[in-house]
Amino acid sequence: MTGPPPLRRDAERNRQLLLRTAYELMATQGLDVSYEDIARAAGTGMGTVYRRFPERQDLLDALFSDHVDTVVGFAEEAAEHEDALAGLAWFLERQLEVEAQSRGLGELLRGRDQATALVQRAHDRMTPLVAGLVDRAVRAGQLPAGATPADFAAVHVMVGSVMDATRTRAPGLWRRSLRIALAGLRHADLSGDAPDEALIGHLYNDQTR
Amino acid sequence: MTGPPPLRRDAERNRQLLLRTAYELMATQGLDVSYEDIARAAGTGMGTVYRRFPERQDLLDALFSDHVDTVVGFAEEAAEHEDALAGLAWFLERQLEVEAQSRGLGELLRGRDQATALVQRAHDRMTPLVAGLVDRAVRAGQLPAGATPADFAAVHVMVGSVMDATRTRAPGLWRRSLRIALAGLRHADLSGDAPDEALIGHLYNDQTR
DNA sequence: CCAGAAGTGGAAGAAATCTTCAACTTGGAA
DNA sequence: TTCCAAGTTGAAGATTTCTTCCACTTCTGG
Repeated sequence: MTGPPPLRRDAERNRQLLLRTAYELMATQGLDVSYEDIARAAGTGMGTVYRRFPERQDLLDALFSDHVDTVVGFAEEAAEHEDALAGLAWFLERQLEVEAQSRGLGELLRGRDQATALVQRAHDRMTPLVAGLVDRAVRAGQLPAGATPADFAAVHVMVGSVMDATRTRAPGLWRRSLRIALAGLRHADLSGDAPDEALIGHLYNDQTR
Repeated sequence: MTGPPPLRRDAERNRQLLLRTAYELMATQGLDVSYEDIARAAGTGMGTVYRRFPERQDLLDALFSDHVDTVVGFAEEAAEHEDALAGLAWFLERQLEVEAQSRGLGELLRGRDQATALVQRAHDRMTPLVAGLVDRAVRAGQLPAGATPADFAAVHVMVGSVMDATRTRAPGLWRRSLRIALAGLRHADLSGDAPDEALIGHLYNDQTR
């Protein structure tokens, strides 16, 4: 039951260096940075990256678990909010602000290819919280009848796509799209063709590939 | 001034076969189908694909120019519409319906990597038409003051992103997102931080890569 | 029917990235 | 200080996709 032995001092230093380097590269270039690029930028050999992070998921989890926890914390805080709709809006804005800091993180949270166990667990924790908020907001008449958690997820995906498209040229423009999408959620007719519950997962993670 | 000589009969037949094959592959898999896959599916050699379409853009233009013309036609028809907002909504729905038929076409029209001269020209023709409709709708009080053509483009990108995420699992769900996004465009506060005019191009085509 | 221009096939080289590994270096316990 | 387990390096093989090229085949005009 004893965990793995601690790393040697130099190895731990290298590990931190690699994490910092990879984080910076992925903040601008997204998740698909090659191991060779990371190694070169950190001044180490490729073998070092592979030794420490044999699978790319190991690297992603180590890089982003703090941020993912932060986002889950936002969801928990939002769920406590008196005003359900305000809670939803607050949560979405916080989440998107975090994603705005790092293209890689956005790809991780909204991407359809790279879902790690970490992200899966985060979604599992957040989904019921969001569902509770949406239900409350509908019952309070703040959202139209028929609004579902999948609609909230869709709004997240929608604003995220604008963020991705405008990240370099107009870094703050996503807030305008957020206003559009949230206003739409409040005012759209959502009574018909309610999406399947399970769709939330698919919105974030295309299991067909 | 005489055009290129016509293809030999067998070559023309192969060309058509390649186009049909490539279209079908790209409808489900997107634009990044390898030339080898196309050749194999068509039963020809790779050399034949390269001889006919030396650049990938040659292939894309031959494949999609009809569809792109169709979409431009929709924009022209929408511009004639009495009710400006209804024209915008009608145009967007038509355009998305075409994109729903083919993942490849969606990537071409909304993608940020693959902009060909063809798509560029299409956007150049549609942008003033959309701008006219948006202006009219704002003046008529159908859209909030401050709404811009870039907001309309953002709505397009937003709904398209949901389409991409749900194409296989819930092929019709994008219509629900369209309702959300259009309702948002009507009801959001768009008075502040108007996006740059030139942003429309950037929304569709990230020139930084 | 024939000659030669047009077209075809697919092997092979190029380029990019992933992954492994054997020789070498280093930290730290004794 | 010594020693060796832990750590590092970067070259090299594997993979994948792109692209070229030339020996071979097929059309078509005369």
